[in-house]
Amino acid sequence: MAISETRKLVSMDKPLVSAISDICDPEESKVAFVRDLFGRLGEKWSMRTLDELAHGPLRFTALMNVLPGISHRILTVTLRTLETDGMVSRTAYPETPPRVEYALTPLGESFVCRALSMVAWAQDHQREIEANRANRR
Amino acid sequence: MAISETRKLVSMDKPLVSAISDICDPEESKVAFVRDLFGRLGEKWSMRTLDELAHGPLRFTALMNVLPGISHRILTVTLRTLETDGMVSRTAYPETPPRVEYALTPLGESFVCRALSMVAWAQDHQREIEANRANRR
DNA sequence: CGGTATCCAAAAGGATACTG
DNA sequence: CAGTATCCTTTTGGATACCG
Repeated sequence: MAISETRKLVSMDKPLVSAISDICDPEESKVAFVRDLFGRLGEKWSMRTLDELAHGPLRFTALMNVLPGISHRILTVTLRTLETDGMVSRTAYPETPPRVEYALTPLGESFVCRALSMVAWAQDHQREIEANRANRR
Repeated sequence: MAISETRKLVSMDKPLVSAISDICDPEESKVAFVRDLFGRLGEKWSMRTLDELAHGPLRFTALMNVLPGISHRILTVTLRTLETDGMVSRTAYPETPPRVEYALTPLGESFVCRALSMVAWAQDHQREIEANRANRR
C-alpha cells in the first residue's frame, strides 16, 4: 500500500490520527481526543475488563474473579473510567447486601468489535513478531 | 449484534482476545501475547511515532522535531521497542556526522492500517463519548 | 548526530483498613 | 457486597551530562 511514499504527496498534514484528516477535518482537538482515548484504553486492565463484559453483564465481585490479579481499588477506577466514557453501564439494585451489575453499552459493544480486528491482527502476526524479538536478543 | 447474550452460549471460554478462540486456538500463550503487545503499543509515544513514520522515513532528530515534548531518551527506548517487535527498521549510514534513518517495516505498515480503523471509530464516536464525560462531571 | 548512563519526578498500580 | 480512603511500591517518563 506504499504508505511510505505519501510524505511527498501530502507533506503538509499530520500523521496516524491525521491520515484520517486527508478525508475529514484536521482539527487539532480531534488528534488530541484520539490520543487521549487510546491512552485510557491502554490502561492495564481496560481491555481485559471490556473483554469480560463482552460475554455478558457481571457483578463487581464476579469481575474480580475473572480478572485474576486485579486489585479491589484498580477495578473500581477502571470501571469508573469506562463508565465515564460511556463504554460500560453500572446498575445498582437497592438491596442489602448491595448488588451492582456492570454491562457493556452499545458504544462499548461497538468498540469491542473494532478491537477484535486488532486482536485478530495481533494473532495473525504473533509468530512474525516473536521471531523478530528472538533475533534481537 | 447481541454480543451480550453469548455468555450463556459459550460460557466456558475466555473473552476479547478469546472471543477469537471461538474460531481458533484458545491457548493461554496467545492471550498473554496480545495483552503484552497492546501494552507496548499503549506506551505514551508508540502510536505517535508509528504515525509519523507512516508518512515516510525520518532521522532521529527529525522525529524529535515532529514529536514535540518527547525526550531524547524516551524516543530512543520507544524506537528500540518498535524495532524489537519488527514494526520499525533502523538504518545507520557510516558517515561523520552519523546519520540514522527510521522507517516503517511492512509489518509496521500493516499495523498502522489496522490502527487507522480504530482511529476512525474513535472519531466517529467522539461527540458521543465527550457527551458522556460531560454528563458525569 | 545519535546515542547511552545516571539521576530524579510523576504516575500507575497494589495492599489494606474502614464504611453504608 | 461494593465501594472509598490511605499508604506504599513499581513503573514510566523526563532532564541532563557524557561518549563515539
